[in-house]
Amino acid sequence: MAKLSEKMKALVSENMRHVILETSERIIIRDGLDNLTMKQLAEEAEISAGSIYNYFQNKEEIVSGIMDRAFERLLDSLEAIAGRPLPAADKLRAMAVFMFGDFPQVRKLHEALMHRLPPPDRKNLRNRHRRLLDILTGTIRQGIEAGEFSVCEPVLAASAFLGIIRELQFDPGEMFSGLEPELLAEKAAGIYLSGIKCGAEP
Amino acid sequence: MAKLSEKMKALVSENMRHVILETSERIIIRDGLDNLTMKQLAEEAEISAGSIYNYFQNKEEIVSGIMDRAFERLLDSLEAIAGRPLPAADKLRAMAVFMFGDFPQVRKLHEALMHRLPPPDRKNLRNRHRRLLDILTGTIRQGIEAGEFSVCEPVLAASAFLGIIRELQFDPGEMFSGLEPELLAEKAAGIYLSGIKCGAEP
Amino acid sequence: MAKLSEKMKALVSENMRHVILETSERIIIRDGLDNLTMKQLAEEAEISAGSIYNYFQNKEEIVSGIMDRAFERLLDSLEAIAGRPLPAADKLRAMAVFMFGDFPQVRKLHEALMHRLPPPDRKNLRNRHRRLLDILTGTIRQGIEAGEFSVCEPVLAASAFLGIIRELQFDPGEMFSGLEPELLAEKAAGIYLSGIKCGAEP
Amino acid sequence: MAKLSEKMKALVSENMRHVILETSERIIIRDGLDNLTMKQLAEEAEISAGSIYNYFQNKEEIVSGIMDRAFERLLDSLEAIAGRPLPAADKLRAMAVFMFGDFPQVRKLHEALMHRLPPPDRKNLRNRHRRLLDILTGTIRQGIEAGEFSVCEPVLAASAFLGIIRELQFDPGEMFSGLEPELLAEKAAGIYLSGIKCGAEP
DNA sequence: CATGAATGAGCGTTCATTCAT
DNA sequence: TATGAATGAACGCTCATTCAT
Repeated sequence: MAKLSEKMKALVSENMRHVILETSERIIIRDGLDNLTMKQLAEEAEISAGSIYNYFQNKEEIVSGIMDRAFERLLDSLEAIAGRPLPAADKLRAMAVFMFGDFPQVRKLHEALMHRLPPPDRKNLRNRHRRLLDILTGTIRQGIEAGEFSVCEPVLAASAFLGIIRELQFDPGEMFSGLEPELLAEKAAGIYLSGIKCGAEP
Repeated sequence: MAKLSEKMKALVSENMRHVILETSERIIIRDGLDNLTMKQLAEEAEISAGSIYNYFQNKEEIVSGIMDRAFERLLDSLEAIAGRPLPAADKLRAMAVFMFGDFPQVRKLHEALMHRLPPPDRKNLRNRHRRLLDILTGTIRQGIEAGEFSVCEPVLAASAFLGIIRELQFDPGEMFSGLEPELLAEKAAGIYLSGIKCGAEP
Repeated sequence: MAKLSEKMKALVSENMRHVILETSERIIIRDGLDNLTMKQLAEEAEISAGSIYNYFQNKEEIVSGIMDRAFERLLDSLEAIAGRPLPAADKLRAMAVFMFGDFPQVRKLHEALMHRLPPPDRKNLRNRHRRLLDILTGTIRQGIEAGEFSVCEPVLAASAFLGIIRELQFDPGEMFSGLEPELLAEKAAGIYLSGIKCGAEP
Repeated sequence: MAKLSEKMKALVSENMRHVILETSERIIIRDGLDNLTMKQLAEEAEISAGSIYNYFQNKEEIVSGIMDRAFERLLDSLEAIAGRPLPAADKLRAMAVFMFGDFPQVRKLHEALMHRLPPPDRKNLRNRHRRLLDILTGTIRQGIEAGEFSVCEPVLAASAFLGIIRELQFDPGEMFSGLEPELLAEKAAGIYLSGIKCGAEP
């Protein structure tokens, strides 16, 4: 009986954390990190300001929590793609499609958070980013070993891939907002894989 | 006489704006945007806090001003490169080298500011970004017309180029901090131009 | 049957009050009054925060309760000494020794609480203090009647005695922290009894 | 001109510090340290809460400032008395009279603050207390050398003197509130100097 | 124009107390 | 009774902006 009650409480508690994180994420995406205040958060989450501190030590922990969730989702999905029995180029295409299509708000999150983390989070960011690069690097290495890709520096190539995706997602010039995500991803992958030079790698 | 005096005043005023912007930029690069306070700015610019408001409406206008200047410098330099009598690929390489080497602190500025602009600045950002893309797009078009580049979509290609540069500059995984800027630029341009696929563009 | 059950309940209840007071006292002595929070208290007393309110109206009542207990202990001990068949001077010496030696943490308690009582407690403090003075005054009167002490104003003399003890216990200059409590008590009593003037009471 | 203006500003600024300290002191004496809030202080000093921080780094600095002022006043006055060409016993009597008569609110201040200082202030307190003891100890030594006082331990004797004064000032039993300060001081000095024992120091 | 003290809304956070379970 | 999450007023403090001088 006690067990059941404890489980209930744990469930409720986990749900509260979830609600708080969801609400915070929504506010950040809508108004930017600077406009995420504990008061605003409490209001939108329909709890009191003090209650938040039953579930998170402080504001920073909430922001970190959001980053964690978003990254985990991203890494999980990419890892799943990396595990498929496909040629490396197809994996990269799939990853591009995924990043474009499934993460419209993660993009906004990254926009808002990526460049403004307090020092303790920076280290986390670096490590998570390395895990992301690892997945891409692995796929690129697979392509090289299979003779599919030219012998390049995989880490740098992985970063370049990421950069292309990010830039087209962020799209500060608002040039591509009309395009289908899938199409955009295809084109990005095309440029990345073939380069733009005529008769490259003859 | 009055005219001359007015010109003097305008000159002095412009100089004050310059000093304020320079100082703000230094603070942002050194301490981050969150640590740019009007008091700190006044102190380092050796004027009073109140005086700043004679030259700028508010803090936001200062931050916008910094973005403006940084962008203008960037665009001027890239336009100069674009105007040289060189093959398009060499121009892109030169642009990459320039962005990596000459703008280490502009990178910090972008990091700090790019993703945190209040709505009115967003529009400015879009327009400026489009001008940046225009320069790159023009160079890429030149390459296509010269038969140097394959027939691709130039705007998308320009964005991809930018994305690669930005990602390697930001380098959140801290993978490339040991490399020479020129070398990194060369490698980035190489990947961009040739792609990574074996036997691309057969 | 019901009576017995009620007694049980009263016993349990009294025990709970005891535990709460003990725990509060430990926290105050260890961390100071400002660090006695209901949460901390609940945790260390191994009950829930809400339960405390079944035994005490509010935090203030707890603090008062601690004062009460500490005072009662002090008064009981002093009364026991006062009841011994000894010369008055020896009683005072014994009281000094007792206060120095046996109540090191009561001293901390007094430090933390004595001067910070809310108005309702002030009255309690006054009455308790008078009881304390009564014991001392009685002993001093005994000394006077026995021809042991000079004819002085006993209440004032009792207060002076208390003041000497308190000052040496509190020792804000940290001048006596190395001395044995017994020795310090002896010296304090010596000064108190004989004064410092040469050839006093000619 | 500039000099004059600067002096004016320094004067105004010093006056503001004074007003803030006075007001804080009044609140502490009236309501206790716990009820000294920045808001309350601002209200009673008739300035805004933010303005306070133009004159003090933080609340702690204000409390320290109050302690400093009170102690300096006390030490200055006692030093002046110690410098008079009087027998030691008369100096001590004068000091007692001074402490009783001239510092009714310093007493309340000490009550409120003495036992609750944050660690950085504790050290200050210790040092100031030692200076206080130094003055008393010097006077007692003078008495010993002059053959006026018996050969006792001067530091301990000084502490005892202080303790008697403090206890009678604090007067938690409210036994002496009707007495004239001068009379009380006289009696306290009498007990201190002669002790209470019959035929002491024959 | 220059100054810098004054302002006061707003911040993140704490904690005694309440109350549905 | 026991629980512990929920509450919300209050805290110390910051800082963009204003304005009398």
